[in-house]
Amino acid sequence: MTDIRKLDLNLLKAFVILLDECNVSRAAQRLSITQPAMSGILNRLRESFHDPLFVRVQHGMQPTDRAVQLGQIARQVLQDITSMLQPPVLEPENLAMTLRIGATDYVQKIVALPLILRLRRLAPHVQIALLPVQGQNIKTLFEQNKIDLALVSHFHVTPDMHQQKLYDEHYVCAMSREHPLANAPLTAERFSQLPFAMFSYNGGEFSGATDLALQALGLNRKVMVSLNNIVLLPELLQGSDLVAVLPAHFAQTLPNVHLQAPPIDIAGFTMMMTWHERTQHDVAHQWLRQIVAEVCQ
DNA sequence: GAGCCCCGATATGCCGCTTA
DNA sequence: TAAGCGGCATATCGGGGCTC
Repeated sequence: MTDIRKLDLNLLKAFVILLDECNVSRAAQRLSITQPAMSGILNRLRESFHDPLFVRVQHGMQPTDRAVQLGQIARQVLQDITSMLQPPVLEPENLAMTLRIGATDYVQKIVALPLILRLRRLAPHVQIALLPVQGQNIKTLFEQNKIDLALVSHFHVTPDMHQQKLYDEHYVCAMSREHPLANAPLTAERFSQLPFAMFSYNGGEFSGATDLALQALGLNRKVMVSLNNIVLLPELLQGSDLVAVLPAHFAQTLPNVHLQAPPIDIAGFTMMMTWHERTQHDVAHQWLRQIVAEVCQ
């Protein structure tokens, strides 16, 4: 059995040139080495392939049948390797791959939806899988190869992760357009007395950034409904006296909902895109990340 | 850093063909 | 047939890279 570690690319290249020239000296000249060195290469080739490869004839060397057969394979291998070494060319219209995006349902609506619409035009063969990330460790999902890209708030991103800022988010106060307080000025005290609905990404929570801001003022609020998805929220606000403090980008997509600035300072957050080292240098993934960033501008 | 291995260069030998 | 020549093989050495 030939040890492949002993068959390097220089040997294969010399073999092909030997087949072209059928002359050790001329082959040596083409490779800019001496004839004895070329002779040594031929010896190593003979050892690797267990065949004389070339036999001496009156003027030069004649390849054996085995050498001719191996030559066709060697030329193909060298051509394939040359192709491998060319820098990859990205053609979005022909790009066929699956991009798995982890995001909360709110972010799926704000970022993933326009991303999908754009990719349908630019890269129609790219499959998109949207996966919910609610409470899971993003790094674990990357390491388990369950997602390629995550769209999450900066709270979920650590400095050792590849990341890019998408946009800054702030909160607005949302309520039905028929709500008695719509278009009425809100004080912090009045605000805190309203019945609230809130998102709980981890599920079942009744306290969040709004409560921290109220507590700083010595106030508390009453959260009546805790949701962990956005499906019910539009109808909930439209059909009740409930009020919600929502990320502005999302709130602006809700129909028949009155929006106004909250009467207190609520710390916003930064929406980030983060990915694994596995896709850091991949040309297709780099292009897709660029498209994600563009749809967020 | 020492030892080992690989590769290429130089020098030389061998083989086969041509030619006088 | 022997000398000359072209071409390949081999022995030896040195440089560079790798491993321990």
